[in-house]
Amino acid sequence: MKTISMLGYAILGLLHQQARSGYDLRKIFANTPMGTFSDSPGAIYPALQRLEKQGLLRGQLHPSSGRRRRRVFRATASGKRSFKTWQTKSISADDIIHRLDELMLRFGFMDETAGPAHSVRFLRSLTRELRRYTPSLRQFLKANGPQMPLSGRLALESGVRDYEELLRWSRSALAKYVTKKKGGRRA
Amino acid sequence: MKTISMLGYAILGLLHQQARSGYDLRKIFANTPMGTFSDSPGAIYPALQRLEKQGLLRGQLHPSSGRRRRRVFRATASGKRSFKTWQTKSISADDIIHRLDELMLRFGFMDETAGPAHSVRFLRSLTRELRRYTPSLRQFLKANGPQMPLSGRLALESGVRDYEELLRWSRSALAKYVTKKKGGRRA
DNA sequence: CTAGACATGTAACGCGTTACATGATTAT
DNA sequence: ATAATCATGTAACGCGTTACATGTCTAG
Repeated sequence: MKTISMLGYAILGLLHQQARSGYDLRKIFANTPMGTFSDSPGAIYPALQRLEKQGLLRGQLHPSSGRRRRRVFRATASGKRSFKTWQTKSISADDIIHRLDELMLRFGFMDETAGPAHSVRFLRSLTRELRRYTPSLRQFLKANGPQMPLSGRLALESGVRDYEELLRWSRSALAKYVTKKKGGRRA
Repeated sequence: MKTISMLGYAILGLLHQQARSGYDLRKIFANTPMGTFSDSPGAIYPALQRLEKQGLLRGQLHPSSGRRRRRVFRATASGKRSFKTWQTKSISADDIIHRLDELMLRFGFMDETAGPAHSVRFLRSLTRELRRYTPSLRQFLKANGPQMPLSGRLALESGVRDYEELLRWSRSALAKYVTKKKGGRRA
């Protein structure tokens, strides 16, 4: 199993939901909050080729309507497996510091591709790691802030707040799964 | 004037403060909240070479103590100019969506390298752009959330909260500059 | 004397960016 | 007609990742 880029996983996740063309993917990356990923043809078409070469997805020409050739891709069983493996692997301290985006991508598709039980496990683990890390950041700010220029201190404060807000989010998200499970209510 | 990577600007900002070696920079990226940047020698030494070739910084061998050779770099006048130009350019809608990290890096050094007046201008501009963008994201969530699976909706909610929290931060940061200016107090 | 911090570098590789190229279909 | 949208691709380039290479100085 080779390495897969973030863009590759984003594509795999979207194709897990339903079959789409390269152009469909580009539109999603261009027009929705998934827009952190590149919508450029120079990124997505080569990514599709790589994934296809690895057997993680398959594309077939869609001759529907008088349109120009249009290749529609869908994830293979192997692709779905790779995706789930990546998605459900344990959360490291380093993920919290350097790969928050990746964690969110993993979580975003989790109900659909791994099931709510995994989502709950993920959120519990995320909460635990954030409770460990966030105070150390706040601590760094308290220790070093006073000697820093205002803009530097504020920039750091922004980073700390991000993590604190994420922790609040993580707890509230977990609560939604739990109440749903216990009470059997819909959101 | 060639393009400079984010790592390049981070280095330029740090060398603006004081002269440092490649190893000093690596330690900063490894041990502080500036750790979003790579501390790997394969990233930082080539970056230093590029910046030096562009005349943005100069390194000199520091023979102090019996130590091994140690090259200490400082930003040139040209390097400081490039940095300030990048730092003080206007904030685009695209910056808000795709380059928040870059905006924070620009702001973090601003008091030192451009002056508090620029910091205030920056925060006003940032607040304005965030007030424009954030509601549209919240709107997207309201419109599309109901049809999304819970984990997807929550992941999106996390993104929206990030922006809302950033907006609150931006306003409170601005307030700190303004009260400081009016009251004439030191931090 | 040897492990670990100090200190600087190089080379292969992967992938995203930018720019270019091509062509069909639909709306004005 | 012609601009816009649909639709897919390629090639050069830059830079970060990973891994390797080398050597010094200090502490146990």
